[in-house]
Amino acid sequence: MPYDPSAFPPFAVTVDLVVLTVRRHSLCALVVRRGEPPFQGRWALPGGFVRADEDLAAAAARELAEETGLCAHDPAAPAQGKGAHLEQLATYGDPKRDPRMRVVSVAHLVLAPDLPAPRAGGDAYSARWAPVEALLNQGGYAREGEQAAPLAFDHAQILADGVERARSKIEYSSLATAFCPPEFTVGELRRVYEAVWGVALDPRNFHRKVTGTVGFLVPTGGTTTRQGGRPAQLFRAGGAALLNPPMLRPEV
Amino acid sequence: MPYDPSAFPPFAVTVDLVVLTVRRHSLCALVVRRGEPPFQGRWALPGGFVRADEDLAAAAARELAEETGLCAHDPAAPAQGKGAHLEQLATYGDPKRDPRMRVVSVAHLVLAPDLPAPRAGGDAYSARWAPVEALLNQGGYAREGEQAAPLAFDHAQILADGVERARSKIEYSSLATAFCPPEFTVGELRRVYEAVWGVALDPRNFHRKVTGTVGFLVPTGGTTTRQGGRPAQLFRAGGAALLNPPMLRPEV
DNA sequence: GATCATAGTCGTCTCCCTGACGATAAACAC
DNA sequence: GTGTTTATCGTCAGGGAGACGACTATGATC
Repeated sequence: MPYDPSAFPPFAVTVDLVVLTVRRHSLCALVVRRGEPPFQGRWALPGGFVRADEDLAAAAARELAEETGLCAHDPAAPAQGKGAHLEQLATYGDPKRDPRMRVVSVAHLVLAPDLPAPRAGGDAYSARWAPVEALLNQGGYAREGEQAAPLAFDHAQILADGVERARSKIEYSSLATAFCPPEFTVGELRRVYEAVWGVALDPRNFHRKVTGTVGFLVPTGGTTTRQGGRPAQLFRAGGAALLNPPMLRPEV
Repeated sequence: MPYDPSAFPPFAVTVDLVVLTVRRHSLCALVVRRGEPPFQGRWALPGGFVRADEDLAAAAARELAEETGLCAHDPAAPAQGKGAHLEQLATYGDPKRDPRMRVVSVAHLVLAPDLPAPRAGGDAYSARWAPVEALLNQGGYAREGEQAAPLAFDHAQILADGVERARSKIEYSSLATAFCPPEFTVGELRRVYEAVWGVALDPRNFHRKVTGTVGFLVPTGGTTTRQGGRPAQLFRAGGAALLNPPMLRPEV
């Protein structure tokens, strides 16, 4: 197993981001519009090259900050800012995934609370939240008045993997709270589950379940009426990272 | 986001393998002895460079075949050989993880049935099954009569992540059968769970659970008495990939 | 061959969680 | 006030899991 530095082929290494949020009852992902070929004009996941002396998670956090201004919050690191959850998703290295050169991309998954609107990067390309359902549809996604087209590169696959990770992870972890503002009601948390899973949940059973799971939710004492109806208790995310027994995703 | 080919730093990309099996009631990993610096003489996970035109999974399967003669069986691909399960685990890219150069390693997890003994590779370095408990212990692992030392590079972390993946994945998938020969008894499957989780399970409840989960086990009609005691029915793995409800890992 | 040790298999009982509801409470719109 | 919306508490039946008893079928030992 000789490590002759001239014996290995050079690769470009990038990070791509699957940034998910819940807006208006639907799960949305952050996409950017490509300004140059290949796939010019198509939508793609945000991402970029890993720098020579940069850790993978640091590269992902840097790209995230550049795209959204979000301060990523790696659960492994104690750092905490405007609190989006960031974790590594998977790595994609098909030799033909980029037509120009050999690129290995380490995809990361970010779960963020609803943000007003994506901040445009320093360069003037456009960024946008788009419902994942539309992005993953055969035929792809388009803004109003545009031609529908699938995501660039293998980004549809990456997005699908990220969505599936999010869907399964909120079952057995308290990660759904990463989609919520710092203080939220049980109903808001339920609407997160409903949007991510694409199902309707019974409000009474959901309330019993989440308030009965120790460490999941901590009441702040406040109440809010921002959803209309009877005022609801406000909660913060508790310390527990893992839920057990888990939340059960309904069949079908 | 310009893609100037001269603008990205070159990386070496490798695959590292966490190959797990169950031998004599304990969970073991395949390790190889390093013949050169750095970490000369230390144990490490098997692995190697990804070739210029090679997919990541293909590189992992190739390394696996070189080390063990196993034909990996990527669940995504229809290929099937001497059936070890292979899946991507995670990617490790700390700038300082290899003192010589910038190496990004895409770790893969392999679950294999008990094999007689690792085949030495073409080069004459030694390979060996070692209990993961010893490998992960502070102080590291040694054959009899050797100085104990931790695994080379960040391989202890990679191994720990692989073991944790295996432990959690046998909860909700039928992957435990990947540790078994093509035909096995309920007791043998139970001993796999016990070895991977490091717990004792009630044979009666385990039997009820696995035989009652549709699609998990298919009786072959044969019986065996290779474990002693009353003859046991032989089963093959059924088609179901996901178990639900899942197997429950006992607390503590 | 009787006895014992070892494994495998079937049953039973209880507890807890879940899903499917009914019912009540507290805000707002008119 | 009436209706609408959302939140929250209760009740009940069914299913799964843990704890454990009982029985079966082999080989090993005396």
